[in-house]
This record gives sequence, structure tokens and C-alpha cells, in this order.
Amino acid sequence: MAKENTSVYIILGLLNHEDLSGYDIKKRADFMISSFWEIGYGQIYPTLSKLEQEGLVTKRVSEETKGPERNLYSITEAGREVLIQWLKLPEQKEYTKYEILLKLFFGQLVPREDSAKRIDAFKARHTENLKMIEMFKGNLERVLGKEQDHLFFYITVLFGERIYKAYLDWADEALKLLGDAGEQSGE
Amino acid sequence: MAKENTSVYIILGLLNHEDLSGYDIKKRADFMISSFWEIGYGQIYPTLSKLEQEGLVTKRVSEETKGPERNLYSITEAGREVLIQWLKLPEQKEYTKYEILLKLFFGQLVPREDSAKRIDAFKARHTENLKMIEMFKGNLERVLGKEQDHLFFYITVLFGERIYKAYLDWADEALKLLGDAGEQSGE
DNA sequence: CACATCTATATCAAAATGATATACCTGATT
DNA sequence: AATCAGGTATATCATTTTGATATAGATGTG
Repeated sequence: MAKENTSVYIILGLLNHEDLSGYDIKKRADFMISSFWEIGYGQIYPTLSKLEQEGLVTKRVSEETKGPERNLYSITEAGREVLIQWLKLPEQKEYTKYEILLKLFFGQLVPREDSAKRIDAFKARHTENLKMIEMFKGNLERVLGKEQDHLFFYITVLFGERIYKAYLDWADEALKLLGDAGEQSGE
Repeated sequence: MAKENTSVYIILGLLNHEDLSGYDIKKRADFMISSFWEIGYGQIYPTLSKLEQEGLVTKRVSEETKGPERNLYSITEAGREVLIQWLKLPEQKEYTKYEILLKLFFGQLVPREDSAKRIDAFKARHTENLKMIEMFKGNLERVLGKEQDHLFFYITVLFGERIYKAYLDWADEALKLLGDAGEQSGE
């Protein structure tokens, strides 16, 4: 199983829906998929060039008068084919990186208060994320009855909801454990 | 905020507890932290060399007679200092990569059955992971009353438990949605 | 005694991260 | 009218990470 450039498929997938510039792709990705995959300009622009060279996308300069110049990309038939082939394969990549858990894991070396503060900040961060995703969810539910177009988007939003809720539940549990143990040891 | 080589701190953190070889580090990391951070030989060996050059660890050849030759590394006082400084800073890195969600997100392009199969496989995978983590949890709970040494390890295990449970709950919810929508549209 | 598996170190190309550079546009403030 | 913050847009780069491969001796087993 060779190393796969996943950015390729994210870009093709988004372009399959509509023509976009690199900047647009970043915005769409941040909005729709950032809770389970993040992508930066450092991947987007070089990948777009590579895809253009391979004939999987075509580039044209947007003829809008106002605003800076935009390079608009469209997916080609060959690109759509590559995307569909990828979609048929089983997924390979799945991993998470939580620096907070590393710092907690090695947390014996610092005052317990530091760990508690860390978890508080984590909670605050993900309380916001949950709020955001609940908003998405509400909006999607309003349109989901009529057209099932957004069903897959909805399913990914549900994933985010579950995960953020799990984060918050864990944070409370961890804080309680830290507090209890702290009291016992007189901290 | 410069780019930080997180592998450095994982290695220092593990060496702070006991002397280890690169191979040992990989095993310890796979066992204890892989549910929230994965590390490969491609990071371990070069990072150990770098740490040795910087005087944060020292290397000696293990004098065991049996088995292949082992390079055993120990943390130095300077290394411990670097580790503690890192532990005091707020965490930066937190991200997740779920290729399955990308494939579901773009799932309109393939038969719905493919998406359902994907989720089934995901469920099976994480049912196993949950089993494993429940075993850890049980073992830890048996020792946690006497000594609070493993409290931080326990807290990271609880995180894994919450996450895996969230995965499974989501998978059931998603399968139900796919099934319902499939029936409605006659698939 | 052949074979698979485990221990152990090491390296490398490709991909991703995260930061920075550049520059023009828009709208609000002084 | 000038200034300034913030948004739009493209691009590049060093560092880090990924994921695979190479090598080789040790150990267990059928």
C-alpha cells in the first residue's frame, strides 16, 4: 500500500461539486471537513499544480473585475474517474494527535493544578466546537426532510457531535478524578 | 510559535521513567499512547541521535549476551529540564484524520451499500479497540486504590474509552440513517 | 532444518505541517 | 483624504511526520 496523497482526493471531491480557487477550497474544507481532516495552503496550491499537470483538473483565470485575480479550477472526466476509484477502495488513514493527552500522560512531573487548567481550557475549546456543530446540525435537519442531498454531510456532522460530547464528558470525569486525588493527598 | 518536534518530548517522557532502546520506545508508545499519538521508527531513531548530540540523552550499548545488540538511552538532567519546560507550556497540536469520513462525505458518488460496509468495518475495528482499552482500565483500577502512580495513565485510558464508545454509537446511528434513507428511495 | 516471527537499528522519498511573504481590495475610523 | 485593520488570493519553504523498505541475528516450532 503506497503512501497516498489524500489532499488530492479532498480537492477532487470538492471540485466535483463546483469550480473553485485554491482559496475557496481552503474555506470549504475549513467549513465542512475540518472536524475530521484539516488541510492547509501548503498542500492545496502544490497539489492543484500537480493535478493540472496530470490532466485531472483544468485551470482558468476568473474574469471577475473586482477583487484580486483568481485561478478557478474545474475537475475533468479523468479527475472524476480517479476520485471514484479512490472512493471504492477501503480507507487506510485514521489517526489522532492530542498533545493534551501527552502532557497529561507525563503529568506527574508538574503540579496537578497545571493539568486541571489544561483540561479546563480543552473543555472551553470544545464547548465552542460543539455549539458550532449543533448549529450545522440544526440547519441540515431543516433541509434533510425534503432532499436527501445532504445526508452524507449530516452523517459527518453527527460524528463531530458525538466526538465533541465525548470530549466534554471525559473532561468532567478527568477533572473529578484529579480533584478527588488532590484532596486525598492534601493538595 | 515555532514548529515543535513532538517526538522529542515523547521520547524524553518515556526515558524519564526508565532507560530504553529505540525499539523499546516504539513498544512502550504503541502500548500506552497509541490511542492518542502514534510514533514510528522514522521519528524515533533520528530523534534519538539528535537528542544525543544535544546532550539531552546519553547512549550506551547494552551488555546483555543474548539477542541482538541494543543501544540503551538514558535521559540527562538537561533532558529532564527540557521535558519539564515543555510540560509547562500550553498544548498546541490537536488534530484528527479520519479517511472514512472523507469517503462518506463524498459518498454520493458510490453505491450506498459501499458506505454501509465501510461503517461496518469501522465498527468491527473499534469494537476490538474498546475491548482492549476496557482490559487496560480493569487492570489499572485494581492498582489505583493503593498507589495513585497510574492516575494520569488512567485518565488517558478513560479518554480512549469515551472516544471508542462515541465511534460505536455514531456508527449505529449512521447505519440506521443510511438504511432508512435507502429504503425510502427503494434501494 | 526450514520457516515464520520477533528483536533491533537504520534510512528514505513522499506527504503534511505550520509559518511566512507578497499584494491587492474593502470598509471603517480618524 | 489618509490610515488602518481585516479579508481575499497565491505561493513557497524548512521542518516534521508518514509509511515503507532494507538488513540481520535470535528464537521458537513443526
